[in-house]
Amino acid sequence: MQIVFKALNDEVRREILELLKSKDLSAGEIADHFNLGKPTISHHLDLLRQAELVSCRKQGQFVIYSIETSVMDEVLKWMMGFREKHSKEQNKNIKNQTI
Amino acid sequence: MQIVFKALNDEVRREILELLKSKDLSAGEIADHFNLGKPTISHHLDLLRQAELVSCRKQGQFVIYSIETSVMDEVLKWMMGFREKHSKEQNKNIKNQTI
DNA sequence: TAGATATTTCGACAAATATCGAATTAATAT
DNA sequence: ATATTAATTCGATATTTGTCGAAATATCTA
Repeated sequence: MQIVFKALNDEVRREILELLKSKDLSAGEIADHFNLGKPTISHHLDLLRQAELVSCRKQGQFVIYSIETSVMDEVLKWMMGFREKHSKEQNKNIKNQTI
Repeated sequence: MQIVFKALNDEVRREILELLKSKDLSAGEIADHFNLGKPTISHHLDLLRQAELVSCRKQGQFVIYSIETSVMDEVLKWMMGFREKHSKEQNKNIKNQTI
């Protein structure tokens, strides 16, 4: 859990996840979306991979990254746990919705 | 969003939220659950308050903290956004559940 | 008013983090 | 083979973060 929140605690990494939501991308393609050095992006990708928020496969000289959503489900479950006990007048929007 | 993830990116702060899930607590009561100085806990509570994950009210000499769940809903929504496009064989557990 | 209790603010410091450029590894192409 | 392209690893650095003890603030009580 710690490692997931750590991975999510950075605007660049969250934006990388948004990019990968649409389609898989190579490390270089991801780097092109930011004004940051490639080593920096590589490091961010490493953290995302450690958290298992992304996976990667080698395709020739490229490394293709994909988003992985199962870990997010864990976080979702954890967060939903807070909306059980203490819900008074809140949860009007999400409760009783099917996701 | 940044400030919320920042607040959640700490085991102590997440544990504080767990404590407050059951019932409202004073700053001192919260501090008693940890092997940390009161200034440290006060600082953690400040970050949680900045993220609006908790609120507090003064009751005499005490400061009582409550959990606030509406911000979590925002994060929940953000996270659920990732489970739309890219869902292949994943989301077996949560999808089609009512929360 | 004086003293006790609850909490926060302040100043300092060690550890963690994001970033960079240079060097390295791996694959492709000429 | 050699040069080129893609990506990572390495070493360094500035910033952020968690922690502490001491001091300050606020409230209660005798």
